[in-house]
Amino acid sequence: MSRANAGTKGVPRADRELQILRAACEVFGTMGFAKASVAGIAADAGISKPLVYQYFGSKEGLFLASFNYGAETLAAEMERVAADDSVGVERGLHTLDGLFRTLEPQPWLWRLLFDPSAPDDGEVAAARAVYTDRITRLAVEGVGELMRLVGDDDPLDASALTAVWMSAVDALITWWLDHPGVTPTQMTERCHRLIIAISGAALPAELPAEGGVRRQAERSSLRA
Amino acid sequence: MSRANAGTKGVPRADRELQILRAACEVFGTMGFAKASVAGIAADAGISKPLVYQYFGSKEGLFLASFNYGAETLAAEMERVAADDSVGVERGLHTLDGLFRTLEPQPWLWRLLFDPSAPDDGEVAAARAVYTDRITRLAVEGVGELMRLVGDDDPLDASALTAVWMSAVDALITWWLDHPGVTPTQMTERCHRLIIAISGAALPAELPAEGGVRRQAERSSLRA
DNA sequence: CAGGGATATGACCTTTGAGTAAGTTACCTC
DNA sequence: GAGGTAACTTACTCAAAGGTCATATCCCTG
Repeated sequence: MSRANAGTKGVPRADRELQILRAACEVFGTMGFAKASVAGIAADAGISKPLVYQYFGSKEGLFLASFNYGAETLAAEMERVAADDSVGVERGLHTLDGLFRTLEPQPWLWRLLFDPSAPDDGEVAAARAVYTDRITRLAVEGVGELMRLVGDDDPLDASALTAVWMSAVDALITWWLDHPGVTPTQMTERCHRLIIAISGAALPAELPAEGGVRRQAERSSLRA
Repeated sequence: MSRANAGTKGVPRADRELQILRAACEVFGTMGFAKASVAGIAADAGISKPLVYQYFGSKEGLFLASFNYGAETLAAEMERVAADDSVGVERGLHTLDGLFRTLEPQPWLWRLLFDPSAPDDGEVAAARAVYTDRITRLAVEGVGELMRLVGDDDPLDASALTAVWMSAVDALITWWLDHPGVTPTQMTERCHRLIIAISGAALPAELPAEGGVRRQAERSSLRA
């Protein structure tokens, strides 16, 4: 009588796993690994905590499964776009377009990929390394093409621009998440306009000197 | 005899506060609010945990003080640059230059500003709102000038580009943190080249159609 | 229809880290 | 030099969340 609701409900393991995984993706992607609680995910999935542990072993194991699902979905989409023959900025826009469309039904997958609160060791770190490599490779390739186009062959420049590009993608997706109702098509068009705006803004060939005299950062009030 | 090392060491409160604050800024900025432990910060500062609580009240209070210090330092620098008369891309580069120089001695201050694991309510949230407003205002202003320069007057475009710009700043600083030995001056020059590269890459006036047929995201393996 | 295995749970154990109580030492003032 | 106050510590409490245990129900097979 103490374990009142115990006993099987006849749902096969594969179904439950999917059910748990869906809830986990949303919670981990929305709140991040650290703030998410296994009990909360179990509640969202409509089952109890021990079942999660029985099927996924640990919080880390559950996150790993969620991460793998999300990362695979997104990496596959990016590779699909990369296989096309567009180059430079156009390739970048196609990638964004593909991501917007892939993320539309489950936008939180994106956050899963770059969760700073996820454990940085063990299997999770290994999986992240695999997918980061896979995605960074694509970005490096695209940026490399662009740099070749304009005659800049400094490898550190390419590395930095890759970082900027990936971060810009992140920012655009985040902005999109914050503006519900904007369709993927509208977002892609917006990105197109933004690129044109940046390209169009004139820039002096030589940068005027700056940063000579420097104040010491003022000793601001320490307390609130 | 039980409290062997107790008793004052004659260090005045203001000195200790500064000492604790320095350690806190580095730890919070490096590991983030959630992963940081008060005991760890106390150890780094060379004192014991209760003294931290006596002077700062709570972990949140300590973070708030750290945040205010870092945010004030950086906001002041950005406002200083904004007061100059450069516009568009040039203004952006000057802002980056100022940030690189300000962050050189204490790079972790940057991470403090955008810590996703920081509490999102209470005084910390209020302080973040204040500084986010202050900094975003500058970015919006700069982006607005640029958009006017190129004739794009869609306010949502400006909003999105602001997000991209702030994220690009973040990416460049992060990249810089990952490449020790690169001087602020070298970084500013690199940013200059990157802008030129992006501007220089040709772009078709009309975007080729993309995103028609869509595969369903494949049902990838659920487990690791 | 006996029993083994898969599905399921309430109650528990354990660890971690925020926060506190209470005592100790030094200095400063009268 | 008595006593008040500021500086400082050890040793604790407590809550939250990860993880486990013992048990309950169902279904399938011989």
